Amino acid sequence: MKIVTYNLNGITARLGALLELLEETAPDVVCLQELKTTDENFPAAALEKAGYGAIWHGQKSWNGVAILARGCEPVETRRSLHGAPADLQSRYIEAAVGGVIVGCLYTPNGNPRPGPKFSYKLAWLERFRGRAQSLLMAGVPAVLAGDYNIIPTDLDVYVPERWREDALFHASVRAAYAQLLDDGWTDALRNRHPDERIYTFWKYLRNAYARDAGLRIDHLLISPPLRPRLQDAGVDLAPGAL
DNA sequence: ATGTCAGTCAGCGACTGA
Repeated sequence: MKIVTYNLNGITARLGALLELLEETAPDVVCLQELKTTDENFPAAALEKAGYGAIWHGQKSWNGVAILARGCEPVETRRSLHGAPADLQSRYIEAAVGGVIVGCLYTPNGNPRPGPKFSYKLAWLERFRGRAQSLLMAGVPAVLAGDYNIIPTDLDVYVPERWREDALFHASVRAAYAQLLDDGWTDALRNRHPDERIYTFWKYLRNAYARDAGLRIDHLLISPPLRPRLQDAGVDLAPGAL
């Protein structure tokens, strides 16, 4: 089973790239973040035509998450994290697909730090950990895939010194990530590639992509029952590059 | 600090979030 996570920064602007990715790599499951569109405007018909069933939780202008499944409909199990009814930001959706629970997440960026946005990020991560622990307790095969907005270690950023105070790399968010691993989750990419510099995101600025000045902030965490089934993990550098 | 996108809308170019 091939599971992909993709922050597409606007599904309207990136639909062509997404369809290309589906066509070229034929993933079984796709977790999407930053749809930046309302539920009504989600391009379900185009995805169905490409052979994918979908569930989604949109939001006007910002955020928004979706799960696609090749040749079937994802069976929704959650469309938000519990514990904060006033939180209207669309950042978590979860479904059963082919016997695996798939959680698709978009952790708040948290900048500027300190401030209310950073506090929200920490609180959100606590609620997320609660859901993650429930899945571990249930003993089910599960993957939590998405844009964590967390740089886990120095190996995951081109110049660690420059990012120490940033909301993506601050000690408290790194601790939150480490806690998930302590709980029993496995970082799929690091499990397969323990020592390589592998990035998932590059700023648009100053030619960062060409200089490979990147960050590893998108992750797939798998539960213990899935671990023996993990074959490989990697980054598709660009749609069409494969 | 820098500088680049995708989105919005008293809307055609400024802003905001990332």
